[in-house]
Amino acid sequence: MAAGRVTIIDVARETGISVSSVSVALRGEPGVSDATRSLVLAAADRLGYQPDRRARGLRERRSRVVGVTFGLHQTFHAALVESLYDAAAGQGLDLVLSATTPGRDVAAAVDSLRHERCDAVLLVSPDVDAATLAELGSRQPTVLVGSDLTAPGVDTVRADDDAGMALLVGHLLERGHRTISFVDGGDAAMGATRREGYRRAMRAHGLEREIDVLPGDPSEDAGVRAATMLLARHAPPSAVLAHNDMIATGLLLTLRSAGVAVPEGLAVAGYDDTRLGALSSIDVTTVSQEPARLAEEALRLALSRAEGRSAGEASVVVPPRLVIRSTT
Amino acid sequence: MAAGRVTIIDVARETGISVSSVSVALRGEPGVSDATRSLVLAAADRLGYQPDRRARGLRERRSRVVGVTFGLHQTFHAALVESLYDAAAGQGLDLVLSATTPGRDVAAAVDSLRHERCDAVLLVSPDVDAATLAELGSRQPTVLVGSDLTAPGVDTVRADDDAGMALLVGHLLERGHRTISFVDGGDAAMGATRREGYRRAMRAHGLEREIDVLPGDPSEDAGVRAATMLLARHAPPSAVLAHNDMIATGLLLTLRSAGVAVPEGLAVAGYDDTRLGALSSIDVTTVSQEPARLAEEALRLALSRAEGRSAGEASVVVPPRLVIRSTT
DNA sequence: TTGTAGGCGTTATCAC
DNA sequence: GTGATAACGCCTACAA
Repeated sequence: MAAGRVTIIDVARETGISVSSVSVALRGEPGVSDATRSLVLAAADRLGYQPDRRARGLRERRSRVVGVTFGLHQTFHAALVESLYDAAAGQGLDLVLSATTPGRDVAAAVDSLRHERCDAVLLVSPDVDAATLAELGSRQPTVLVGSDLTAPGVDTVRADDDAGMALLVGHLLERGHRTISFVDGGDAAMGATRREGYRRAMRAHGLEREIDVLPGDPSEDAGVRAATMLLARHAPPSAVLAHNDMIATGLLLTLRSAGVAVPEGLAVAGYDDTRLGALSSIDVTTVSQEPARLAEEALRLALSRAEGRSAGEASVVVPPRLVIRSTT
Repeated sequence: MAAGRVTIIDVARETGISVSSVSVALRGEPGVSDATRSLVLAAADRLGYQPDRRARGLRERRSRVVGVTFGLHQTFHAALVESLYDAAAGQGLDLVLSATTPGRDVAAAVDSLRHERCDAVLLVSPDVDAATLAELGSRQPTVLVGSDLTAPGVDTVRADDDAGMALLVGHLLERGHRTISFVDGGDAAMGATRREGYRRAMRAHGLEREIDVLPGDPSEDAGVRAATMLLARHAPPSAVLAHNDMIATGLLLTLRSAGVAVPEGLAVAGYDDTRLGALSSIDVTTVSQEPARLAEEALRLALSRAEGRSAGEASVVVPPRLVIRSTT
């Protein structure tokens, strides 16, 4: 009960050993006898001692904590955060999360992290303009994940979405589709890149005249709206690509409840390879951004920038992977 | 660029005013002349000064930060966290998030928060046993949200799921249903309560013999499996309640693709009133736990416990709200 | 191997 | 109204 107020001094008093020796013993550093160390460790455990990260960070001038902003309702962000936890554990780092919501923008999320004095901040596909990004990135080591924005001093890690769209278009062509529409992600992160990737891939196959971009945003509702539009057409396409899996899910649900067979009547593909799309009742063809890889690279860049080992801006681009499922 | 390393000392030097006066001026406390204050504020802004929360917390022995653990892939948790942000902003608090994932359990998430020395920790529908909860709750002020577990010194805020199930059963009875099955949530938070709430409501209407609990867990796939079982029956029920909206979604998708009309052939209802269930292509009848209300109560309890104004365990139960949509 | 003396950035106390 | 000073909990010298 009284724990959380246990300090290193309590451990020292309990063992009769000096504070500095306790500190050394606790951190597993050499410079203390085995007997002393086990004594200290036992006492710390008994007392429920947890080092105060604030005090440690204050003194060490670094916290080994990386802040992460992400969209609370974005399934891909969740996947990336999960990978970040895995990668962080492997590098002895801890993560602190700050979410963006419809009522809390990236700047607010980053501000909260700034107060916390993280060593670095990771922005997962943030919904910001270039000017804001530059402003945010100027205040602390910052790495952008899953976005192709750039700002001075801000590193970027992202998947090659241009290649990803080419994979999808190629796959659909192999399946015999030629009329392939695209549901847009609006001004979401990577929105323009995926849209242009789709256009480029279509042109590369001589399908310039079939290019068809439906308006949207990164939400299931956008998929629902797009499906409704398609159903109202007298000459719908034979396949639809979506900016992400959430949109694809909205598409699928609406199409199926309208009695359209997928993929026979209309093929559908998403993007991001999220849990949502992998559900057996969705099971949508998609492209993986390889979040584990993105997470690892992002933390690596964040650390080297935090330690001042970076100059200019690094940009890591990870190759995507096609995930074929039942909707194509 | 160099910001984030701007300290109160820099502001003092810049203005030629003492550190203590700068501190007072910055916090808007009385005890400093208006001229001094505006001088300080201007300099702080110019330098991009942000107080270091670690140092402040160290000194003040409280951080005005509340830690929150939540399931990264649970849609209801996301809704609750969003409400928590709103409520926290209203109370001058900041939130620090620590997620649980398949590879990171509640204990790990709480540990991370403990290092951070939050004033209190909120556990959103944690997946823990009573012993672990008691252990976690003994270390710092802890409030449980959306769970009916109990532990010494741990406050609880939750919706009245027993009443919620009664609302749903009552609603279905009004619609003329008598054979109402229930798809279980397994050992998820509130799993037992909802199952028993269903049973109790059925018994209250003399429908004890119609009680029918299908096994499940809080996932869409559980809904898919349950629907498959129902479809194989020669005497299926006329309505199905699900432990949550995700299960209900799995049910709906499977039923519809099997050609069952909803609600005519089979009525379906979920629980939690999540974004997923609100989609126009799902549009499932459900029960809201009133997350805004839960969030407010949770923070209130967290604060009073952090300030030592609590004794024993508080338990706040919020009345649920029926949300009728097209599936019933 | 162990103990002592700063100092990290802040705020509270107490002089002036 | 203003400014020195100590203390929060910890770690890194440096001294014993």
